[in-house]
Amino acid sequence: MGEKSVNLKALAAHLDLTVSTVSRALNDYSDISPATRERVKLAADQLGYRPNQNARRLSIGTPETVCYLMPRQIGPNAQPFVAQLLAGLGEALNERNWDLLVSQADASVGDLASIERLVRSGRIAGLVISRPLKNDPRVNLMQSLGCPFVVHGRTEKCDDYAWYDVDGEDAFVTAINHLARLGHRRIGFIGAPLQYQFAQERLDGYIRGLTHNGLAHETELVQIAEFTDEGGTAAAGILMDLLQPPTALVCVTDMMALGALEALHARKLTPGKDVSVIGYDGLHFGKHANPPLTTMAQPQAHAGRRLGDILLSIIDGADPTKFHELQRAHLVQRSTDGPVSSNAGQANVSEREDSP
Amino acid sequence: MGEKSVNLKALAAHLDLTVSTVSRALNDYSDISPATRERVKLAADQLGYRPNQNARRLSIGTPETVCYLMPRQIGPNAQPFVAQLLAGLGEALNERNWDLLVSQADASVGDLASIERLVRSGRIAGLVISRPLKNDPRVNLMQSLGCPFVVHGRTEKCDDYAWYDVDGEDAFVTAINHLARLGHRRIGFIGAPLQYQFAQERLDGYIRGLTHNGLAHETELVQIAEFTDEGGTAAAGILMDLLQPPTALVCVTDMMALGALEALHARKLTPGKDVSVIGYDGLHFGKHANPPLTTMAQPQAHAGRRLGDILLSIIDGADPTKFHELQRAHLVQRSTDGPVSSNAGQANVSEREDSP
DNA sequence: ACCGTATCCGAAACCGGTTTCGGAGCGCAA
DNA sequence: TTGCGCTCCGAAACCGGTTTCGGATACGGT
Repeated sequence: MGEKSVNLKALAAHLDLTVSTVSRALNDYSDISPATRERVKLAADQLGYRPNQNARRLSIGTPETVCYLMPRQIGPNAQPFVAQLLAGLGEALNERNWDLLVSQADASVGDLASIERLVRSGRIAGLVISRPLKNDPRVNLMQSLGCPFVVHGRTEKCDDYAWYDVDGEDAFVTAINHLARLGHRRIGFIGAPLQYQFAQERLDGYIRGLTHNGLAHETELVQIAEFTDEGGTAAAGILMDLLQPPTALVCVTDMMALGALEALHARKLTPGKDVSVIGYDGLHFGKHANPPLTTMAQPQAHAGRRLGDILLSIIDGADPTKFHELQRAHLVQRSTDGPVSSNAGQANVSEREDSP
Repeated sequence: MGEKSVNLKALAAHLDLTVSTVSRALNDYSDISPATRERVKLAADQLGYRPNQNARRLSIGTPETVCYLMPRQIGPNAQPFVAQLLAGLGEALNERNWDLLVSQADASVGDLASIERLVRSGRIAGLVISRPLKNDPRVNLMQSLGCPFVVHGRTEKCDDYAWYDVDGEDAFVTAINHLARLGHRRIGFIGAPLQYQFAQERLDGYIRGLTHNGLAHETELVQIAEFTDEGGTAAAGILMDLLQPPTALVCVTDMMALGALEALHARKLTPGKDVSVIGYDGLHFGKHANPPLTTMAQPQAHAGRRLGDILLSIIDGADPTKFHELQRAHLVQRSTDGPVSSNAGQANVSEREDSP
């Protein structure tokens, strides 16, 4: 309890040496005799000496800390993968005994201002940015500050900084191909606001997938909403109430897809039979949806780990533009995809006719 | 870019003052004339001066940082609420410009050793511990280290430290009462390893609920497994394959409950009709389960915020034993609870007779 | 005996802030 | 004019480490 934690001075006094000698002994300087080096290390162990990191880092000149910027929207539909990502990041940092700071931009100050304060205050050596906008001012800021950073995702122009991403465009092409093979020719797109780059990418993939399969791109089949389950329900509702409703829906997130399933249930349509639905994310939870959700799964496991490794490399002086890692998502077939139903486009109409 | 970030010395030189004067001016010391105080602050603003936090904290003597210890098990079934909790914690800390560190005990070193290193190295002023064991060595360690901490959850003996928890025992009494009112008399319990205090509490609540309703506590109706969906499936399988299977299941987590639903589906039993299922957590996801999961919901939203406030109070010198916050969970009725079915206990037997 | 060269350690500056202490300059009363 | 007190700022120590520089000792060779 009462014992002040032993610092270098105390340790030196205990050993009848000076602090400089002790410090160099602990740091394996060559100009310290092996004998005293061992003596110092032994005493340090026994007394439980732990260098004060604030002092150390001040002296060293690096904070030995990186920061993860939490995505804003943490509503009731929390981001399940934040925990996994942090775990991976922490793993990479632990190997160097670096620290992981998490920060959400202080709402009262504004994103940019609080980032600027963070790096200018010398607390962090690098930053991880999540879910960037199409043209994200945060990356510009980081570049002008000259502070190492890596982006989880991409912006529109992404040549001149490091990022790790999953190819959403490719994933949606794959999804559309799959649906086209099943006979679908009217496929609805449930998207998120296009200011998010990931939303734009996936829409691009949707369109490319359509043309690749010789299908027309009708703007009425594209619905944008907030990426929550409620947003998905609303968007799917609009699509299914069209005069010629789609026979399949692709959604930019699993959460939206789950919401879409609700909209189908409300219209007495069976997902995977009357209407196919494909989500995106590969959330573990989708397995328990009603029915189990077919989705484009991204390899979440290593994202955090890779982001950490990349960021550390850049801090070590590597060229950021060398790090452009694009992973591929793969189709996880569960139960919401199926061949186009014979009475396609009529199912809901007939159903709705007998209901009062 | 190239500009070294302005430090106190540079600012002082720019103003033709000494660093001590500038420092005191910025910190509103009374022995600085209002005139120079304003002059200093203005210049600081214009030059974008940000005090180096490492230096500041070394001098101040406090790291102005608290740490959240991530729960170990971050498998594919990630902890969805970690993000929410961190958001709340961060909010509380932001108001003071304190930092939030997250750390997962380094596996290679061991939980206790890495905690000990963390606090002895002067990096943190306080710690948040999650999901404690019945007798958790981490709280003992923190106590002997004399480092402020708060526990999210409780241990068996929890008088002499601060905690924030949801009353799991009460919640399970409530759940059993609800099921008893619906006519259930054989209720199975799907639990987690009893080394976790939360698992023990909820089992206690289960038992107390049974006796309170005049029901017998049969040990064969209690199944312990890992708290994953697979664990829930396995446990539910064992219970439903008993000679006299239960007509209702209570599960210590929503994830296990979801797994239990799978086991029911595999036996052609309809949750909420043939067998009732009640989970615990109130995960948003449960709404989209098949069928929507009835659950005991805990007020997750404020947990992080409260934990942060409590921890800061203790760091400020408040008596930790004053902080024992017990929240209540409430029943969220969705579709997996219902009256006991007339052919209770027979449904699966008959079903299984016609298969193969 | 003398010089040169390693080997090993102590002295001191430094990182960038905070805080205590003392003293210069001023006004005012005796 | 001397003395007292008040306002305002500079000098310097300190937080706890790291790192450069120089010097003392021992050792080898001639």
